[in-house]
Amino acid sequence: MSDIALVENIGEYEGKTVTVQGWVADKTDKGKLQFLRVRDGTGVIQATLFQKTAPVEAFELAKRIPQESSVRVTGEVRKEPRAPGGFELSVTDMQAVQLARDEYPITPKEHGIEFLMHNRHLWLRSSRQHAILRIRATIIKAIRDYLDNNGFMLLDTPILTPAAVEGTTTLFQTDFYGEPAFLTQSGQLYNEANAMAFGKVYCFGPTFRAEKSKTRRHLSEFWMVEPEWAFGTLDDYMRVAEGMVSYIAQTVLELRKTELQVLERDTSLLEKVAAPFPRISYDDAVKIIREKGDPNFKWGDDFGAPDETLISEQFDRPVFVHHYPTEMKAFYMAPDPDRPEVCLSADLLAPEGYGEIIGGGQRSADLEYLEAQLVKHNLPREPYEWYLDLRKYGSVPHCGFGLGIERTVAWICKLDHVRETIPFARMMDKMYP
RNA sequence: UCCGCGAUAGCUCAAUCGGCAGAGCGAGCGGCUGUUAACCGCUUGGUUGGACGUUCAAGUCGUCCUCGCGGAGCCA
Repeated sequence: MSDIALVENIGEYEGKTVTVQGWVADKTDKGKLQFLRVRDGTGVIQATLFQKTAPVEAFELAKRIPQESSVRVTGEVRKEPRAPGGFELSVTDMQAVQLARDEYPITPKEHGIEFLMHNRHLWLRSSRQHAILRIRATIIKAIRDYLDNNGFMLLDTPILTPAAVEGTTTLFQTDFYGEPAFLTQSGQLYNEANAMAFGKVYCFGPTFRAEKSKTRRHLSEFWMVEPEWAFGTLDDYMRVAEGMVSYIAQTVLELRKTELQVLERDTSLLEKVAAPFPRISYDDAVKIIREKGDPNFKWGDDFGAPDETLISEQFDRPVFVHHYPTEMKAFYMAPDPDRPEVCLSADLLAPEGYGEIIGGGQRSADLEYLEAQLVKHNLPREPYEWYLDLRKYGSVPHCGFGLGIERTVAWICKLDHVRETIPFARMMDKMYP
C-alpha cells in the first residue's frame, strides 16, 4: 500500500507512487487513453491511464466509472505541463469506493441559480465554491489572528436571548422551557459586560434576523465578529477596524492567489485596501448625495443602497461615515457631547458598491442617559437591569463594532450575492437543503 | 410587505400572427494515445408549474393560485 497523498501537496511526491482518495470530478474518454480528474477536497489532479500500460481492471473501471463516484487511485506522480495543476498521476491501480448510482445533476455547463441552490449540497463540490469558501475560511482566520494578536480575548455571547438588543429588528422566536426566547441578533450588550470584566474582548458567531429581506446582501442567518473594549473611543474603533480590514485583504491576497484567480477577481483593487481609510461625516455624506444623487435627500434619513454605492464610489478604499444622527442609531450609542443630535457612531462602507460591512461606535457610559433612552425607545427596563449595572459599577467610555462575514466575503470575492459565501444559506422561505 | 420579470426534456434555452413541441448539453451505445466545459456518429428523451375560462384549435390569449428570480424598504 502506497502513501496517501493530498492533492495540495502533490508536488512533494514527484517521482513517487502515491494513492489519492477522492471523487471523479470529470473525465475524458479518448478510447485507448482515459483521463480522470480526481478531487480530494484539497485540489484536483488528473489521473491518466493508457490501455497499453494500465492494468486491465483499472482501465475498464476508468472507462466506465460515472461522474462523482468515490475512488482510490494509485500511481506515479509526474510533472506534466499539459495537465491542469502541472502534475499528473500515471495510474497503476484504481478501486471504486462507490460507483455513483444516478446521473450526477450538476454538469460542467451552465445552470440556473434556483437549480444550484436546490442542489447546494452537491454544488459545494465545484471549483468556484471551493475558491469562495476557502477564502471565507482565510478571512475568518485572519480576523481571529488579528484580534488575538492585538490583545483581544475571544469570549462568546449567548445565542438564546430573553429580549431584543435593539428592539427594532424582527427576531426569530423560540420556546425556552415554556418561556419565549429569541435567537440573538447581536452579541453587543453581553460583549459590554465581557469588556468590563476582561478589557478587550470579541465574540464570533451566528446572528439571526427575521427580516423579510430579499436582496443580494441579506441572509436570515449570518456570521458576525464583534470586538468590544473598555476605555475605547470612536477614533480607537476606527483605527482597529481599518487595521483589521486591511489585514483581511492583505492576508487573502497573500494566501489565496489561486482562488482569487479562479474567481477572476481584479486584485489591483484589493491591493489598495490599506489603512488609513478615509473618514467623512454623515453631514459630508449628505452633501455628496445631494450633489451627485438625490438633491432632495433629507438630513436625518438613512442611506439607501444606491446612496451607499454613490458614497463609496468617491473613494478607492473602504470609507468610514461617522457622526450619524442619534435618532437613527441604537439606543446605547453615545451622543456627541458638543452636538447631541449626532452620535459617536461610524459605519464602514466597502468599495465597489458592497455597502455597509461594519457598524459600530462609542457606547454611552452614562446611566441616566441610558435610562432615558430605554423609555424613549419603549423598551422595558427589567430585562436591561443587568446592562444598566455596567454603568453603576465603574462605568467607562468604551467602544466596539460588528463586521458581517458574508458581506465581507462577497466583497473580497466580488460576488453578486451573499448566498454563495456560506455553505448553506438561510434565506427568507428557504431552508433546503 | 411593495414593484417588476419569469416557470417548456435531467440541465440551459427556442417555438414567428393562436395552427405537427425543437436545439444544445447530460445520459446510453460506438469511434479516437494528450484531453482540459474535448471531438465525430447513432440512440434516448415532454402531464409546456396548477386550476378554470375564451376558441374549430392554447406553450402562446384571459382570471385566480403556487413557486422562483431581480429590485426597494430594513439591516451586517
